[in-house]
Amino acid sequence: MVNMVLRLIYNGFITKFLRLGSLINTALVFWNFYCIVSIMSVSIRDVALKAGVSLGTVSNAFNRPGALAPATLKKVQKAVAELGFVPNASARTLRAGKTRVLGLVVPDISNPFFTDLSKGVNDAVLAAGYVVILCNTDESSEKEDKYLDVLTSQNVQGILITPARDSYSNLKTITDRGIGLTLVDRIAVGLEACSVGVDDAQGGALALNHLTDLGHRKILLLTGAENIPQVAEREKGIKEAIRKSSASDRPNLQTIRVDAMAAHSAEETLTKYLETNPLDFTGVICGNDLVALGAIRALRAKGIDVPGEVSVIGYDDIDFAQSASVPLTSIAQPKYQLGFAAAQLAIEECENPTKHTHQRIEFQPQLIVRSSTSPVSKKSKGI
Amino acid sequence: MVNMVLRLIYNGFITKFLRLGSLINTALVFWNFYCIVSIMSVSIRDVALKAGVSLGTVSNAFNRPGALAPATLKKVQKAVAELGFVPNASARTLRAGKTRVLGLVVPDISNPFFTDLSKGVNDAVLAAGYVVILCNTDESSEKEDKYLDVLTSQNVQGILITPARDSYSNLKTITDRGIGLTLVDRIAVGLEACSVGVDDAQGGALALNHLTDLGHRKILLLTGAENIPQVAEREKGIKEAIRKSSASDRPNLQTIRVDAMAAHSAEETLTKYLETNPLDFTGVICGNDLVALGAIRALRAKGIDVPGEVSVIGYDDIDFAQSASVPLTSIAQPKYQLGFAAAQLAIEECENPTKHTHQRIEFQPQLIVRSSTSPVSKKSKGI
DNA sequence: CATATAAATTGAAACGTTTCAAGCGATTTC
DNA sequence: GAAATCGCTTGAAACGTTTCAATTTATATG
Repeated sequence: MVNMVLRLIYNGFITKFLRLGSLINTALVFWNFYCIVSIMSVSIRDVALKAGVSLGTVSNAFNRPGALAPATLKKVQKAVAELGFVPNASARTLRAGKTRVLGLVVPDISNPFFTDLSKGVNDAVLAAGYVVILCNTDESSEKEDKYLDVLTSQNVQGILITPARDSYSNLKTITDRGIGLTLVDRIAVGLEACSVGVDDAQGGALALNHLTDLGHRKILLLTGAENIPQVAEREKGIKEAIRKSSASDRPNLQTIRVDAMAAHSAEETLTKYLETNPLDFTGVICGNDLVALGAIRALRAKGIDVPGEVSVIGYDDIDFAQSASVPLTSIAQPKYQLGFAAAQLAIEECENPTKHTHQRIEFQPQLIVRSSTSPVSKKSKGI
Repeated sequence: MVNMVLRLIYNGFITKFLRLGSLINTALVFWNFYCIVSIMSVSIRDVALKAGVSLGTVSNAFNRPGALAPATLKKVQKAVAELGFVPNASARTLRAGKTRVLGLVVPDISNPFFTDLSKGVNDAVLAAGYVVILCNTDESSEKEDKYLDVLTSQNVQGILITPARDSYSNLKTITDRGIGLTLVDRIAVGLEACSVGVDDAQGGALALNHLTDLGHRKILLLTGAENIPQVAEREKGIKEAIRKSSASDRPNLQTIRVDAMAAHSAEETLTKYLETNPLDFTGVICGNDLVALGAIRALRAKGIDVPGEVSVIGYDDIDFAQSASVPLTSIAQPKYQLGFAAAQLAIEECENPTKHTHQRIEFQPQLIVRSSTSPVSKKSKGI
């Protein structure tokens, strides 16, 4: 009630009130009264008025409490508490330019890889008092652009992104705007940005060498579009490993690309391939674990045993890999840590934009052997 | 370059420039020049200037394009594109009082149920020009409270939440603050809020009846804490279904609760149980698919065949259910639609806060039979 | 006690939008 | 041909903060 009266006086309504004659006007004033009380929120002015200090002092009470005389600070805090004042983040942002909001842009949030990664980001970010806006682009560049616009307009201070494609043109706009950029699972080439990643070439090599060690020489690479950077990088690693193998016994590699790095897409693509082609491979290296699951479904549907006839190796080592119909051999990546580290870099840049120097953190992948790969069988030898 | 010069003129620097004498001043101007170009972002003013129209017109171009002459609109759009203008959400919010930001609070983003749900939310929200801040509470009430505070201070217009526990006390604060609230996968009892959910009692009944139809009479319910609303609701449905069955042939139900509704937790709990107890059930109804996967791992580790000796039924029908070691029988929920519908309700409330009436949308669950359940075997009959 | 210095407080000027009363031409109506 | 109407456009005011130069008050110094 005190609050309400204060507002009336503050808004100059009391003068109107004194001049009133008719009941209608009285009713009108009370209607205004009601509106003010129910719709207007408490602002820094109200606090200042109540505490008997100026606007700047209230602001200082929040932003540099040390600069205030202890008595003043106490007065202000009392008023804040009594009025239930919560600073308006928009006004604060508009003036100060700091939002404490980060954007995280990922190509596919259904992929547990990105879920785990996002958990790492969230934990790091929450600890620092920031928030994350999570954007899922479905591997579409258009959606990515749209989300980047949205994030820009939300004045996020930093953007963590796993770009859908290898073109960084839209990202330049971000850094030009002064928004901190951190590439996740990508290397920042020609870009003012930090980056966090895993040695994908090494991961590709691990996968290939595992299969060749098991005796496989006809290998299918079932992966995503060439312009997805880590797809390309792993492919490079695989080819490099092939080149390094002895010329007399060099494995043969063919590549099939799926539309989306998801189970259903992989299943469809491989099924279609098997319908029109003989089984001409004994090992499959998949773009990620979801693709591997789809591949296994397709193979099984054709009556091809995994790993009896064909070995399948995934990538990412998602949680499900061990519960899969055939527990999946995979290349593990430190997903959570990747996200956590990226968020820390991003926050560091936000807190310290001038002194900040861009850096790259690179993790190492690890081969996890389960049941989906086995030595090449006699039955398959003929392939 | 054009843009840069424009800004100089606009800021009145050109007059200063004309009056310059010394080199120092010239340098100063160029320094200012540099600052303006590199730090200031493109504002509605720049667009107005470039398009040769007023501020209001540019604003209208965004907010009521119909009110503009087509030629003017085109001019503005061209300027917007060329300058790469993105409206500043803070300023917009400050003036208009709308943030176009929603919060989504879920207990476990690693659970594909919530991933799919969040996709639905995101799609609905993006279409309406909103953004979502995604918060993952790890089923912890403390984290939930913390996130609700964060969202409040971010001035979100609405919060979509699947509360971790059955206490709604913290949610009352939200509605009191005038923030739209939408309960997801929960019923809003005694709360000013919309809600979207699935008939959980029906889902529980579906699961139980499926097992009893297959002849199972000793049933284990492996689920989460009692104070998780949908856990309780499904339990109610199960018990109701038992009560309805003929007295002579009534199934027996025992319950074990897991700490977290995740695979590893379920595996651990069931393993411990099997170590100290004989196998005294032939069917397991699980709190969700993740729990079911964990349960299957625990059973297999003990050499118990699924579904040969024990049938297992999950809940949610996550994408992975069909790729699981034993393709999972499950109760499907329209996850994506749930999220989509919830977001639509929330947005409707944001757009139309006065006229809005709270409502509940309820979907129906569906039994999906795969391989993890089978008729009770002779071997198991003795149990 | 006067002065210099330090500490605390003030308040006006941004920040980039939206809103809306007012203005301006062009067109229609009498 | 004057008046009324209509369709676009304009620009100042406001939203609630933060910032910072200026001012006041308190404290230390000679």
